[in-house]
Amino acid sequence: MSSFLSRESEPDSRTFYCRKEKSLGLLCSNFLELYNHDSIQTIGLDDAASKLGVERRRIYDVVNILESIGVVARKGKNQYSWKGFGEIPRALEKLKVLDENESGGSFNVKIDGQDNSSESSKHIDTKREKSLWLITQNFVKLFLCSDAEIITLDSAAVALLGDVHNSTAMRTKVRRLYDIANVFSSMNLIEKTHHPESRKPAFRWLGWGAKLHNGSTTALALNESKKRMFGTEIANHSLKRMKANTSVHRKLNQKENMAMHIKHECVEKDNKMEQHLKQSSRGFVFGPFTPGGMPTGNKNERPVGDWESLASTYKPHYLNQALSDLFAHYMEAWKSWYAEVAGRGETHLSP
DNA sequence: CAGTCCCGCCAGGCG
DNA sequence: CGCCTGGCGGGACTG
Repeated sequence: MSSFLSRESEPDSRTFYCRKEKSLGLLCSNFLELYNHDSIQTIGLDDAASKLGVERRRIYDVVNILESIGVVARKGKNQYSWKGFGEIPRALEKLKVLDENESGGSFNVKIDGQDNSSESSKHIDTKREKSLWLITQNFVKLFLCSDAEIITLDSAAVALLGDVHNSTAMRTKVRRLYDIANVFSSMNLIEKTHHPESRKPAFRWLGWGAKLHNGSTTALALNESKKRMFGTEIANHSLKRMKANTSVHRKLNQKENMAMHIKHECVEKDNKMEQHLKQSSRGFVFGPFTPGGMPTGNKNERPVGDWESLASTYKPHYLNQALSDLFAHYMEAWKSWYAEVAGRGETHLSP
């Protein structure tokens, strides 16, 4: 449903170029469709490339991302084994636990070899550090291990990078995140949305389970528990959030970076928050925010708390700028969630 | 114009 | 040296 007007100089005469037809996401879908069978055990990269009609380079992209969530596993040169979607929950849980447990754990940023004795491992593995595989896992962790429900790629990039000042690295990181987001979107692991106010493009974690009809609702349960945390110890969560990020790349243990990260995305929101909190004591207007997806609407509804009063209750306690920003961040997540629930209630029965 | 992200160059790694 | 991998970012496409 796009314009056929590609005033592009066709390299060849009658083939219309359509960018979307070549997207990583679509490729991923095709890839999954092609190999999601019980009979499949081995995936040959060449085979995949030719069957899917793409160059091998692209297969690497897809496969690397899929590998990081357990769907496939590298078997050897040119060979991957199909693990299936059933691996996803396991892989996600593993990611979560690993991050919670210890930052010194076995597979965060560096690592690679199992040789932990010779800690002379300097920055050799900057390569590994930047691999799509790792970026993907850390991206997932961002959702699973933080309270953020909606994450912009920019903020994700900052979180995964640490060096906000390096704009080049940022751009590159964001490019990669787009790749990842594409395949995740095609798998319905995440969903593209916007921040209610800023309208900035962002992604919401859906998790595994929303897509399948056979109804495993792991992701929903997980979300549920996430929501519940809003009413409780915020400082505690901020610590957790810090940890999640520092473990993602332990080289920067400065909260300032974190703060800067959060601030980068929330600083103006923070101000808006103040306004909103003042002027809309009730009936907060979120604008035409429509969650969009989920035609099945199988989410569980739960009583909506009053985040505004919650805000006015908690806000004063956090004088620290970083925490304050964090708080704004949480409120944002809460709001979008609230908006979603509210929106669903209203548009419940629309023809 | 800002947001996306395709495409393929080219550098490591390995046999 | 040739082949497999896959980081990287220019710049074309999109809304």
